[in-house]
Amino acid sequence: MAVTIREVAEAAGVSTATVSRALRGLPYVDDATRLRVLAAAANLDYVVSPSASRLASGRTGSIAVVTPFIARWFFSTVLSGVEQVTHDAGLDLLLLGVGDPDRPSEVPTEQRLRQRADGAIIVALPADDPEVRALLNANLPVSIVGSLVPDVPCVAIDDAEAARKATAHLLNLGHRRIAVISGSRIGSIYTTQEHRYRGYCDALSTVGIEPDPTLVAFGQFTREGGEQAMVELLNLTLMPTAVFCMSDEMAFGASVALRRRGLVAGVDISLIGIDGHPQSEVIDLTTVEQPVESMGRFAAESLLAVLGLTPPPERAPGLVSTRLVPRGSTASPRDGG
Amino acid sequence: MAVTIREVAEAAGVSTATVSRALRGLPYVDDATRLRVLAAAANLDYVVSPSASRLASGRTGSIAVVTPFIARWFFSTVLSGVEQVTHDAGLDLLLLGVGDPDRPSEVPTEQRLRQRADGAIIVALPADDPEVRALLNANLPVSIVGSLVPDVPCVAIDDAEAARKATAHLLNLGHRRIAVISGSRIGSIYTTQEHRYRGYCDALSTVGIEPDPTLVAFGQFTREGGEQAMVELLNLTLMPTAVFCMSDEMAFGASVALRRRGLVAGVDISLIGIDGHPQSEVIDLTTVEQPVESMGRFAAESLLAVLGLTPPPERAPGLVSTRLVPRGSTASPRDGG
DNA sequence: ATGAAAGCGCTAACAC
DNA sequence: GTGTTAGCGCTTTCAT
Repeated sequence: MAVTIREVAEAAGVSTATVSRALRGLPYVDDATRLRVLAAAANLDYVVSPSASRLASGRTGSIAVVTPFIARWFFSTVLSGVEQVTHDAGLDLLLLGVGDPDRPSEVPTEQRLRQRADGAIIVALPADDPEVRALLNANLPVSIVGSLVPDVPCVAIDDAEAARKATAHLLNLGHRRIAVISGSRIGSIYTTQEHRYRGYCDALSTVGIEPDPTLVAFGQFTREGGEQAMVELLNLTLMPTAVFCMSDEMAFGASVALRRRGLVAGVDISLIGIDGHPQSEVIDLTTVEQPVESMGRFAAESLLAVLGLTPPPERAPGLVSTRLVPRGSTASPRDGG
Repeated sequence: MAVTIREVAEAAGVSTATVSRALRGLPYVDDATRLRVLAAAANLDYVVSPSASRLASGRTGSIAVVTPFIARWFFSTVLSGVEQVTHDAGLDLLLLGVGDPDRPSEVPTEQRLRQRADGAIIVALPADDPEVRALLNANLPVSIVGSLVPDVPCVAIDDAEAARKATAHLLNLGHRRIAVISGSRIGSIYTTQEHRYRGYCDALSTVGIEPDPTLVAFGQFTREGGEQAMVELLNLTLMPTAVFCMSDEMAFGASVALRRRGLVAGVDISLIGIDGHPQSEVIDLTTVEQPVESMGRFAAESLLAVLGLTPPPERAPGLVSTRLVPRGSTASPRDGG
């Protein structure tokens, strides 16, 4: 079938061991020999058989990205960042979809990964998820995007602070009746929304406002969910003057709900999101931007470092900073709040 | 290290060959034996070593997705569709980024794929791309999304027809001065935009309009590009009354340009896109919808069929249909055209 | 600096 | 139905 190392060895007049060394840039190969090997390999259009190499060495030369929702902006953007790094490092990138409630996996994630990747990047999965726990206990090097787990390389924003920023922005504009659209009910294993809710409450408390349970709606972090949640808020007898959405996508849904009601964001009701989704600029949505693609890149770099493939990245892992991007969707309340 | 097939064999009191057969569901294994093997494997938490299996069998059990822009909606959505299928089929999914002009790959795509995947899905890459040509000649089973190539399983929309639909919609509303925002210059190897330009011209010709070169702008299929292109169109001494954007993302950019100019889509200028991007509903953009996720699923299913892993999909490969979704961004011209 | 040879863990003939 | 065995194509000691 394909060209094997033996044919290259013969063509170069050396042993297979030498070919192996030469091709991988190992030391103790004469320069002249290496050149001859390289030439022979190129000549024969030889490519190392990954399975053979993996079997013999025990390393797979690939890393896996584990994520629940491939098509959503946050995830695909992280993925893109990761891909840049793995590509440059000559590693294979394995994509593992998990946790879609509609298509539960028979096989536990840890097993789906075993022997297939040297390390994994876990994107926006709660650390308390049993699958994630299992992964962390499987002594597979792991890097996490979107939440902070002790003793594991992580990259995430400070969710509470981002939420505080967003809420404070609304407060500064004079809003006092500020609703929040969260993912699912508060008190879940999804730390992201828990922290963001905390930040929201913190900000309110600085001006002496008690969080009002009727001003909390749930949008599942989807556009449709955000729309639905906004409808509920609009049906309140005492409508909020501003809404803090825990993600831009939910804010997009909220803005649709507003339009259907004939209301305009930034005029009738203020709207703010978190993400820095490219579309936020399109609808002129104020948001708290996070550097998603670099987070993916950084997670990958950290993982490579753990694997000993590269020197550790310059920045220390951990929290990356966010930036408030004020736009037209937030303004002072019409009647002074 | 890990549990091997031999340990399972010993635990079950059979040979490794029998374990191999039993675990893969091959025939000629006694039911009782199979059960014993399964139990032993489960007991020992055994997982087949993919490298060993691949090396011995010659099959990799993985398929690759080859794509230029992972983070863009169209690509990540196709990817998500593909992932659903590979996941269900128990195949590994390899992600190969290619053709990013900023990070040219040293290694040709065909080599990056060799021995690593049993088949590949090529997304929105021009068939005339040398890399793609090489892939097609490498007798690696391939399935293509986004363009039609003879003798290869493909799934795509009829680009010319979609463009015709979009343009006809504008014509029906009474527009006569209709601009188009294309990707790059007409006459490239990107068949998608060529076909869409054709459809645009066809539609115009039905009402006796000659395409006007000054009404063609280029947006590189990005939001920023669309914005820039729209700015150029707005600077024309004789502005168009409607603009057909070859993608929703470019239409998003165009809508930003409009807003900055104080113009409103659907009032001052009509705007139509192609894609059915989820955000099109958010900004109330008329569009021609294509079933992107199912296209991904379908491409994957076709590929599995070619690989003999599944019976061929029911629908025949080829063109899938599009649907005009009229929304607020298109309306009759203010002054009857 | 290079070669010989022993696996790595599985699959696939083939024999029984 | 099941076992034996010879590889698959590399990497990696260990010699030299």
